[in-house]
Amino acid sequence: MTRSEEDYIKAIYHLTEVSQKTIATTALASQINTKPSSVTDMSKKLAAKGLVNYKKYQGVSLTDLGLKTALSIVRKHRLWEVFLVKKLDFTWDEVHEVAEQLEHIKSEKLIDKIDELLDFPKYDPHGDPIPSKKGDFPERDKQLLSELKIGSKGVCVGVKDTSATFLKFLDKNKIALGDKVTILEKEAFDDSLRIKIGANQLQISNQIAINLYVKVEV
Amino acid sequence: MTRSEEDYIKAIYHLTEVSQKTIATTALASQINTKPSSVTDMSKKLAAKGLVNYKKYQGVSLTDLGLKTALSIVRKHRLWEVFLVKKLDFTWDEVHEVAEQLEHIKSEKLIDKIDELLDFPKYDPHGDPIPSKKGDFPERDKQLLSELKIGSKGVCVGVKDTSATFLKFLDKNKIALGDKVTILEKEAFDDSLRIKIGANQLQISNQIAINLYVKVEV
DNA sequence: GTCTATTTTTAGTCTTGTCTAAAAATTATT
DNA sequence: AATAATTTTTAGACAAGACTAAAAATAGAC
Repeated sequence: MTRSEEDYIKAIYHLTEVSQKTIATTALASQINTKPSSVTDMSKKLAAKGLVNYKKYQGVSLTDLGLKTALSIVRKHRLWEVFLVKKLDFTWDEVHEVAEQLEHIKSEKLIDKIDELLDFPKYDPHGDPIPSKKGDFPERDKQLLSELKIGSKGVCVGVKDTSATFLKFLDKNKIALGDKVTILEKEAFDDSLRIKIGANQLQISNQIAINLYVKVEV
Repeated sequence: MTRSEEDYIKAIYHLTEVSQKTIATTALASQINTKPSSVTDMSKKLAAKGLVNYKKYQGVSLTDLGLKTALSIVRKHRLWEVFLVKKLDFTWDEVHEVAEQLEHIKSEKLIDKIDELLDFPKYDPHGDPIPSKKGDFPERDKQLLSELKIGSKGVCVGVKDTSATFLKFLDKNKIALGDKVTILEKEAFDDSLRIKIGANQLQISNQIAINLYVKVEV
């Protein structure tokens, strides 16, 4: 597998996570930052290798083999992210770019040893689950903070937006994964929330609330 | 810099270590496992980028910039090798292939953090010196075991041949870097040596003696 | 159900890095 | 110093991956 092929497979996987069905050529092109014509070329190539199902004008979907490949790449990406944060003191907004390179290193032993060194983590620094070697992974029941009712309590477990901008913004507001939150008040006018987080109280915009995942306490 | 460019620069560096002067097209081609015509093309390209000096029919040599680049790649390669051995329990015959990939990862912060995690090692698992960030590195005064006189003592500090075959052979014979050696006897017939290594005595062939570096005790 | 508008594909071109075969230059031999 | 042998370069081609522009198919609007 070339680097480019891996990038396509991963992109198809991520698009499938949100939209389920087959991925349109244009959608894939914009995800990968390329032109639709290039996507068509690569779709044929990946289909020839048995990694995707592709029929003219009908977009692509991963085959079983393609899915397995995608999960292996995602596993590597997320394990490297954990490594960077836990072992090398990277911040959670710095890891993506480097992991994007490291995920393409070809050595099964390497990634298994990294996994072991990290004591087999289940989630990456953004709260995303890490597929096991076999390809299955722990889905956590989580909701967006914006979906919670007044008075409900939970723990921050993940972010939807993983951009450096958003992550730094959370840092600045002292919001971190693992923090306990309580919804104190909802402002109907702009959907902003007053929350208790740790020991502090904070007013947060809807834009934050729709990008922060929490696990609700029962 | 592309991966291919980096491979060329590194190859030129390694050839320069042994032969000093400019590197012939054919020599570089065989080092890189490619054809002379490809080397000519790349030589022009690297010259245009200011990384090598190239004149038709006269081979290439690294410019100051090229040397700096080469040292940065060698630094990364050797630090990753140490990482693999010290932190992930790779054996010294397994590391080269993976380090060959890892050396191309582009992140200054990453390699500096790896350096720090390893506590700024000076030598890689094969005894080769690791260039500092600035590009200077500690040359150790060392000799081939084959050059020692009878009765002289030393410590194993490096290998010349880094092939997995040789390294595994050393493992099998319980010869490791750091071991103390004494030359007991030299066999004129086949230049084999009887040595004391650690607590054991061993008969070793000339083929081993000319590939093992020792630091002589004064 | 026809006619636009959009999406997708095709056809042809470009770049990077490689190759083969042939030409040119250098080195070695006598 | 001339010729033979070797090395190096050039010229032209190819594969991967991307691009533009144009053609074809699909989807949406009325």
